[in-house]
Amino acid sequence: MEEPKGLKVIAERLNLSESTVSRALNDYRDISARTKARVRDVAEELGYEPNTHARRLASGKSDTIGYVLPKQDGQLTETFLGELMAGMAKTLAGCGWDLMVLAPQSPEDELAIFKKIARARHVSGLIISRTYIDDPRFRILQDLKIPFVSHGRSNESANSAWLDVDNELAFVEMTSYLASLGHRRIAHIGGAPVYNFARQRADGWKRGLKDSGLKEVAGYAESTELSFEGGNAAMKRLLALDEPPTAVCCVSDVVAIGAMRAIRDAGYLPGREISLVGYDGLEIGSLLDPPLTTMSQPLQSAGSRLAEMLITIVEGKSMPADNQELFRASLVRRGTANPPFEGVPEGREKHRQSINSNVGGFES
Amino acid sequence: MEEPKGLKVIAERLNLSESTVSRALNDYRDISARTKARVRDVAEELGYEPNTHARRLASGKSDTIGYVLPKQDGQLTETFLGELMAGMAKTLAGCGWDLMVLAPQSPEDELAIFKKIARARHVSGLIISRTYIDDPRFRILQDLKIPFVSHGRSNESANSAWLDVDNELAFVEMTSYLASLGHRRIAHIGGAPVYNFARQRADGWKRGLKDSGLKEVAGYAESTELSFEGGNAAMKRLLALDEPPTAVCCVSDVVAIGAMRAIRDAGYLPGREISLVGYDGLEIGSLLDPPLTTMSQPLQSAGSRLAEMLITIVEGKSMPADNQELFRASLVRRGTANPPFEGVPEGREKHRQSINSNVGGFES
DNA sequence: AGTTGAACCGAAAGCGTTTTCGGTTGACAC
DNA sequence: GTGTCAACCGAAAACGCTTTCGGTTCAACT
Repeated sequence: MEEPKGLKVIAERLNLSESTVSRALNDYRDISARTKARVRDVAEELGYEPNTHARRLASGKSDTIGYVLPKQDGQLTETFLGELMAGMAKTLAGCGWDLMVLAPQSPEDELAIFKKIARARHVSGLIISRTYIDDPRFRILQDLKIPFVSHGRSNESANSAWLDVDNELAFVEMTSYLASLGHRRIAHIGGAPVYNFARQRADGWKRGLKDSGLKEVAGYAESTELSFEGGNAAMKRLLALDEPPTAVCCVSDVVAIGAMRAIRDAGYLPGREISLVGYDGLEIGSLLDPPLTTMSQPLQSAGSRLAEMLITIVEGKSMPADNQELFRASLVRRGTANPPFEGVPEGREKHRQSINSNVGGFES
Repeated sequence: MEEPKGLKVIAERLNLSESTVSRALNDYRDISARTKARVRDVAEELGYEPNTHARRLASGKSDTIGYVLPKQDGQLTETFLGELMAGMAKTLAGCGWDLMVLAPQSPEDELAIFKKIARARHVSGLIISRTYIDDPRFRILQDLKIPFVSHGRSNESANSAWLDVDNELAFVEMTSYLASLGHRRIAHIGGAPVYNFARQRADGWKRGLKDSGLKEVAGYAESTELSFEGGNAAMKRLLALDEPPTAVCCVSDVVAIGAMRAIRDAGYLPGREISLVGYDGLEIGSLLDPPLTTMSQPLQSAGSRLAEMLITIVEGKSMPADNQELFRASLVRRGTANPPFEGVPEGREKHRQSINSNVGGFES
């Protein structure tokens, strides 16, 4: 009943030493092929599974990386977590590594966790996300000599490893797309400038304007919090301008949805009098009326790649600074980005019908 | 520079033995308070952090629990993952435990993972979610003697630990609420009957009908896949009945949103001619027109509680069957559940205006 | 004065691997 | 035959902690 596990049993059974068995299992090259095969067979038969703790203690490696959950500052986080983590866990498992989740309750708590990891070393690398423009974590982790890769860049990320979406390019494309539709007055509703991605997206919008030979109109660069209400308020301000924009690049889908509401409240129809494009590729955006045009990014593969990068760094096979990668977002054309509205201002029913015939919103 | 860590240093510094230091740190009661204090001080000063692997190897405990990611079968999963995991990680961290993420790629893969855990024992307990009515995992985990608790019940969960939302009660309440508004013809759009929660919700709807003295009309029990299209198709079928319902209980918000669309496509207005209530409490539902009435459940606390339960079970302080808890969902009143439509069928513009004045949808 | 028994602490045996360092073969050349 | 070099394998020392089992000490009872 109480079958004693371990290398020992399998060694005794084959009249070999434990060390030989260990090396056979780990494919050392000073073990004959025949012995390896015999060992493997018995191991298989016995259902042997090495003791993780013993192995890690002896080898000094932990084969574990940690993912730091972004501080729960809203509903936004939830969207990408699942896919990102699935991507990470998948590739990690492929290498026999484990994925551990860290959920700091506060910045101080986060620091404490980092310090603990630096000393206990039971986690050999970290993946962080939601980076700020000035993100103290980069320096902290470097000082503590904890290998890490960030999902998103920062001012501090010049010589650390990161994987990011080319937010700037995405917004250049977004802006150019709107320009190519004929828009000349293109505004931007951005996020709080502490987030690095918010800055990048704003930069992309500016560059997109320039590329299309457009100039940045005063008051067209809005900034707001990443929420429905934020988008709503920002759009209201844009609408109150002497010459409101005919198109708006929004920093996120949620913000865009808030903006849509403001547009409607003002008596216009999103995608008609005022076009807009969101960012995130939320599924739910396709259910709106009209469905929200947006840009989406790959998440599973990002998680997967993040894990790969971190592993090579932890194993010393590459330097952090050599692991910097840009992913690309892609435009999802739905219903809220159309050529500028040419017609005379009509009754709203007319708009609705013509819009609906091409995008199929909730209205019938 | 190369300061040797470990109990050793701190023992030498105090002229104590390693074992004494260890016991002092672990608060054994055969160590004097004075010694404990001295040890703790030095430990603090040296920034001592015990080696996790060594500790776990020696003690035979792993202080780690695993969370099995639900198979990525859609967008639904993403919503609750963040909060649930944050809740788990938080309480686990409070006890010094770790949270590991498992992402099985297939049922076979999942089984392999279970088997590995059963042998290697580097994870001492599991949390699973998304349970099926007939869920083989319950028996497998019991056979493998892996402690676990499930987020959601099953036919097999009679003597295992679980935490679930009282889906049935939620739908009883939902149905009664609609009945109290005056509805007599209340239908249900349910989910695929493999999911346990789908069955519970359907049962709740039936009981709610009975409680309100209503009878189940033939054809009112729809079942569909958990998606926008599913809800849309099911609602279409309901609308095609000789006597369509005036209110519908939907198994999820996403399904409800699909149903809303079908209602509109048929020339009616959700919340007016046909009321409906969703389930999940999705934020995004509040942005619809009219905003979706729904039921929401606590997720952070569920994660937290799941972790607590599992810990007591792993530590042998309680039996699995003694850890069965029901959480309660709460109604979120928004715009899609109103008294039955009394007026003569009018032009849709009229409806819209009257509805909008009370719920404030996208329309202006 | 002898006995008892808390109260404290140390020695040492693990825990199950990995890994270094030799040691034993046999083949092959000289 | 002696020497040499691979090719294989075993002994044993870590790895850093926990935990059992005694062993002192000293106050408090007989």
